[in-house]
Amino acid sequence: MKKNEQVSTPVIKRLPRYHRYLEELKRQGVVRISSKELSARMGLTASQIRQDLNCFGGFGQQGYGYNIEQLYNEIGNILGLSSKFKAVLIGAGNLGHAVATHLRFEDRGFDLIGIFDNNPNVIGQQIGNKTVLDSDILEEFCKEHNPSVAILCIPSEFADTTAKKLVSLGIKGFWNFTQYDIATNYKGIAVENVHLGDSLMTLCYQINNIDNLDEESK
Amino acid sequence: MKKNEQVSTPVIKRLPRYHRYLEELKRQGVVRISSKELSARMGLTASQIRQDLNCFGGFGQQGYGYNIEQLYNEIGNILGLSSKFKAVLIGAGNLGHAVATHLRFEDRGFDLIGIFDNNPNVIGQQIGNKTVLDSDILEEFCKEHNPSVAILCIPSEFADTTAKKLVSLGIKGFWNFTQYDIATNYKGIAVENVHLGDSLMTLCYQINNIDNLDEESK
DNA sequence: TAGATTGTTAATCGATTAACAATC
DNA sequence: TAGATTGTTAATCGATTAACAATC
Repeated sequence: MKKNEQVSTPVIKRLPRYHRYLEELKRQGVVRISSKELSARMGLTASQIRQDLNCFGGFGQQGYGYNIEQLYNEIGNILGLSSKFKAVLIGAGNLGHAVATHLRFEDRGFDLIGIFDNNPNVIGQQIGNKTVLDSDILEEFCKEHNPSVAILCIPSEFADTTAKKLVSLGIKGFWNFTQYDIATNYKGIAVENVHLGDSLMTLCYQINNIDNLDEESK
Repeated sequence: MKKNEQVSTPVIKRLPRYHRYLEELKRQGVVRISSKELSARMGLTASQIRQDLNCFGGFGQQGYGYNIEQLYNEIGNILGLSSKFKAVLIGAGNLGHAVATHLRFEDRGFDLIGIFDNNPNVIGQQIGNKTVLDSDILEEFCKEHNPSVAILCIPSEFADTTAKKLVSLGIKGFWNFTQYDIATNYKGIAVENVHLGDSLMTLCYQINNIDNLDEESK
């Protein structure tokens, strides 16, 4: 299915966005779309869409365009959304709680199997259909259930040691909400750093320089 | 202070990261750092750091490097972190609640002045030192207090109409946590789309293609 | 002064856009 | 068949890296 194993990061980052737009079109009952029309909706060039998709295969048809349902499924396959990667959430404070309840993990390739915290006031609390477990049993839990992903919603100062420990327990990917940068060039470890604080500062810059916004934005 | 008004997005996006690393170095009591050493810590090239900083001015000194405290302050100024942009949070569910309590708005140029929801069970609830207000009075509230930023933690289907309404009420920037893309080329409106779901899907792709990760990552 | 490291210009690399022949 | 639109190659644009003279 994959033409070329070495697809660039900018392309990968656009895939979820394509997926969202196609989902919406599908919901509206639209059957086909051309790269031109999709590009107009998404604010991209038609050329870019075709280039992006052709990293993975030729999903369109000359003179017709793309079948929306098919393309939606193809992109889902490329992203691997039907995976069932076992995930543990570390840190069930406000943010961890929101992450656990807000995201539809099952639709995005994950299965949240455990939530951990070290705060006695939080341990035992119910989040969705899960009970918050004591971080002390995390190691044991990992050895038993072998999760492949950890979601870090802990204070930044614990991120480094926690991540190292989790790697030693077989964790292969991190969804990192702490301030700390988990090294993204780790040997064979996948990392998504969220960095909400950075996003907020970027917004601050933009508002301060709002006069230049029009020219800057594509 | 600004040399060139047209600084590219990739540069801007790196500024908060520089700021974080410098904050940490400052905390550790380090006084000076060369672009070479900082680049090693951050996983960048020294060249890139110097290029980035020189978009805004020459903050270093030949033969010495950069004074950490000074550079930290300069970057804070460039980002405009001492701004006090008034912000309103729309949607006080799990995610909105976490966003309101988790981020240090004051350190990042913002002042959260109001939290709104339309759910009777949530209205009146206390979040930090604020009481959740009824969305019905949002318009009135905006006319009185003139917030410049809105944080959207509402269901995606309301994002479009809510954003349009807020623009008409004078909102100049959005921190958008919904699935909906707020058009980032709006006339003079600053937008940061967070899209946690996209990030999760990207992680899914990475884990599925973990064998190619080493070569791909810089 | 000599050594270090910047600021800045030039070279390279990669990503986006344009063009067009292939084909449904 | 004619028209539309893809897949793909070539051209352009922009961002990153390298190099080095300026200078602390």
